[in-house]
Amino acid sequence: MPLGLTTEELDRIDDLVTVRRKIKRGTILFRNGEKFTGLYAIRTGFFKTCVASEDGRDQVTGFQMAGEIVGLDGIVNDQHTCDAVALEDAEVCVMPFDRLEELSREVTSLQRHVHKIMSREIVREHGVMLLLGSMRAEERLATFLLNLVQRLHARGFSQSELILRMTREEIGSFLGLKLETVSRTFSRFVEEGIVEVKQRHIRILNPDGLRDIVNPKASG
Amino acid sequence: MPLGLTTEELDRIDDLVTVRRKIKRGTILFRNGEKFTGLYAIRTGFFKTCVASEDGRDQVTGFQMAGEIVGLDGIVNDQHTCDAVALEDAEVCVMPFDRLEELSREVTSLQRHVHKIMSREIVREHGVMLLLGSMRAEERLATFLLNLVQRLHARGFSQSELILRMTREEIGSFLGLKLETVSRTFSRFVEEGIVEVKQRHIRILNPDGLRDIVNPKASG
DNA sequence: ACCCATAATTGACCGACATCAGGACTGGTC
DNA sequence: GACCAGTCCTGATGTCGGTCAATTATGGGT
Repeated sequence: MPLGLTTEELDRIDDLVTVRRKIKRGTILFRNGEKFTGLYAIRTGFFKTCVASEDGRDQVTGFQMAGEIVGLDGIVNDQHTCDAVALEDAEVCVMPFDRLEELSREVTSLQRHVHKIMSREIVREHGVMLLLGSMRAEERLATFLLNLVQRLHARGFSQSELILRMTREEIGSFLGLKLETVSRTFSRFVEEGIVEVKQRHIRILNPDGLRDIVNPKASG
Repeated sequence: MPLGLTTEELDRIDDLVTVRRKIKRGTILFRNGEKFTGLYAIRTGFFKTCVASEDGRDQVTGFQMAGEIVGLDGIVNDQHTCDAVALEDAEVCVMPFDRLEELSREVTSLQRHVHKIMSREIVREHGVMLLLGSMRAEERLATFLLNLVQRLHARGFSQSELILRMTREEIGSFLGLKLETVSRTFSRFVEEGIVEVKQRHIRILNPDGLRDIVNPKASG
């Protein structure tokens, strides 16, 4: 957390996150209907969050990695409205929400930080709505890859290589596509020499190619 | 705001919203790129919010009515990332955000309230993602109508009759459909006797019909 | 090394929605 | 009343992605 804090404030924030939890791959951090107790800061690992409609269809609402926060959905009704599932072994910091509120009443910069985290999530979801509402399959997948690799790069990983932690079906659910379409679109990218795909191992050969797909230009 | 507050606290909250702004139909409350200064509580009127991609496509991210809050998108980067446009003459309360933060440091229930508002928006957007990612045209429009009439009913309006404040194109943008599809889907609902449509005047004849469309049942 | 369940790819066909186009209705203005 | 722009409706045709189905990896477990 890049905040200007006194050491005393830092101590108190350390105090906030006493509990850590390890989550095995494939298991659940929290699920729809479960009582909300706090937010989770991901230390390591990779998650998906998904909502379900009454009749069983479900929709991946996001993929989260180290440094990101999950659980914000639970605040409004004191219970979670989506599932958070670890896609690889993970560790999270548990932040009891009442303590977080208490502390953020006293530490202005923490308060601001919490607000920004929530606002960022709202803005991120706006972007997803734009994607789901107006993009074609190629644009969706290109946007997805660019976003993923950018976030990984910000964490010190390669900007051209990544390993997908989710299945084609999960990618498809997130992007509003069927898994076959995801697979086919990957293949098309490969044909065009834009990426290299070996199962979940992706190498981006031509990032500008992806950017052109996302942002169609008049250039021939 | 249904909070348990002392009169002193109430006075201070009154104090927060000194400025009101009137917004003419078709004009903008805030726009993408504009500096963020505060949130807006809608007193009267009806808004849409929309984001735009680089190449001009845009996506309506929501429709807001009296009692709802717009502007949350601006917190994270101190500038708005979407446009808020009045679809009918409107009046909003301006709530300077630093004052709101200040006050919510002192009034616990206000702090909690602000958090819930943001969380509610996140959950709402999850629902929209589910809609955009997994529903067919009929389901989307039925969901939209039910949601709209439910919110209007909560404000004392009819639960069977409503006037759309937005065009078919705006509905389509929100639902990820073209205006022609929206129009055709309305016509299909009319044929099936589920609703009555006279331009923007909608009467819901068979709400269960809509619910069945949203939530397909095995019943014949 | 072998199995087996899971995941991924690919092809053939189909359908829902988009696109393109024409026409009708509405409300405001002169 | 006539005009006009904006909005809405509807038909014909096209296409992108979905569906169904068969085949091929892959990797964890023993």
